[in-house]
Amino acid sequence: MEKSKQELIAADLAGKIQAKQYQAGALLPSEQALCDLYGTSRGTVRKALASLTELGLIQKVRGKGSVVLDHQRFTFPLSGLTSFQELNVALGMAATTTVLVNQPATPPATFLGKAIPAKQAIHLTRLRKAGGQPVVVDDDYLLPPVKSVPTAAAEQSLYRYLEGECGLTIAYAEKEITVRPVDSQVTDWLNLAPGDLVVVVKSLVYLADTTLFQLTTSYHRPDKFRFQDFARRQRL
Amino acid sequence: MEKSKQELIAADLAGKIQAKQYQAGALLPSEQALCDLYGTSRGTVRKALASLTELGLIQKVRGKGSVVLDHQRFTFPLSGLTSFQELNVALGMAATTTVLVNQPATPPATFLGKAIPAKQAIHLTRLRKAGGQPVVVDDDYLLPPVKSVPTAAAEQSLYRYLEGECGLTIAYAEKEITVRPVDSQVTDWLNLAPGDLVVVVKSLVYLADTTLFQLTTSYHRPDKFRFQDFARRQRL
DNA sequence: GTGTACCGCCTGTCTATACAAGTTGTCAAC
DNA sequence: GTTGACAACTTGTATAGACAGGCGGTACAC
Repeated sequence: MEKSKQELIAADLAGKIQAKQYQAGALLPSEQALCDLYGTSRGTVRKALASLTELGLIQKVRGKGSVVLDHQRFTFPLSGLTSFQELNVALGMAATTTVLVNQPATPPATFLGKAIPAKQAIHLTRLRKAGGQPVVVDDDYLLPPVKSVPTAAAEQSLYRYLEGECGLTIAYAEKEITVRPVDSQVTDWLNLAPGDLVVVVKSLVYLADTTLFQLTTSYHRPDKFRFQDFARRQRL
Repeated sequence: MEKSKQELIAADLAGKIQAKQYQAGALLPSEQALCDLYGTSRGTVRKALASLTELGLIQKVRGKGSVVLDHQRFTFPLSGLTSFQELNVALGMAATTTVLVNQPATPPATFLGKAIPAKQAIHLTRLRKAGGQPVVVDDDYLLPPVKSVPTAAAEQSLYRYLEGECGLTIAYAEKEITVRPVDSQVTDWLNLAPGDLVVVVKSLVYLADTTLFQLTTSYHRPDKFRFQDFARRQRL
């Protein structure tokens, strides 16, 4: 629970923006005013504002202040590493998860062009439905230190289990989105015909100590797929 | 040209990582060592490292140091707001751009669920080919302060023209990726059949002062589409 | 040999201060 | 009225110092 001041300030401001306490298009209080408000130094306030900037909640304009952006976060933040179940909670969707496979297996030798260590892994396949319709098939390999996953946890929130019970810190991921003809097995699950296209999202997920930890291949029905992103211009 | 020290340090380190001078998996010099090396304070070095962390070039591990990640940036960084032409240069692809439309027009009233001001805009449609094959159709509306775009600039790098000649500072964008049946007009350009699916990327691009400035709809041939992303876990 | 306590090195957080640089409004000069 | 200089705001950059907390090796005690 012990969060840093910068995180507390960032969370508080983010909450107030979400609650429209600070309106889109308006300015946040100045950095000096926030220092007085929270009783901290300017450096700390600035770090909080920097994380809001990165999230796309505000835009800082030199000489003016921090403009609150009108950013709908209530869509599919595939960027940002949010799990399917966390999305359901956030969006209030009526979604269900069925575990199709949950057993030890060896992961593929290569994935997204990287060599994968041939350690024993947990193979997890899950079918996601929304409004009764199949929408996504998730195919995961979980590497050590994960030893096994209770099916109940896989049906609820896998990430909450891993971060909460197992004490893992998930840090970052590389993702790739492509569109391909559907694979025979996935055809049935997603209720598609052979030759139809599916959206394939592959990701490599890493822990805070840079350990590779999860390989995921997600098959989405193209008519149900939607990816939203917020991006800042890179100047390096 | 006057760049800040943090930017210079970040650029220098990024270059050395790209040039394998710092190997993937190895540690960067410690913050203190970098302070000595660049003759700056620790705060400055830390800001440079923070931007590398955000880009996915390094991962900081407390008590150890900054681990260099093995991150291939030489793919389609749709996240990150890089233009088609910048990509060509970076990847050395043999690509051409043909301007199909370049004339004043009024933009659509709504786009990505947002109301668009009914100002006069420049309507730009461009066909992108790679290896002789049509790959992407870009459909842009450029809002004021842009008044007109030389066709030559649209065929080269639109962003270089806007940021260089016009002095605009492009800051951030909201994007959406979906898959839809192809529109009749786009069918011909991309060499597809009616009823085929295309990947549609819509984006709203904003300047540093939060002015909306560009609406883009990109139609990609599904077999040529690939989107790569680096994402960090959000904890707010 | 086997712990265990410690120490040195590393990053994370926070503070305080100074100056540069952009924006906006005011007020005086013309 | 228009212009221009200025002052009072804002954020951006850089500095230096202090302490907390995680990691890893060493050396000591048993």
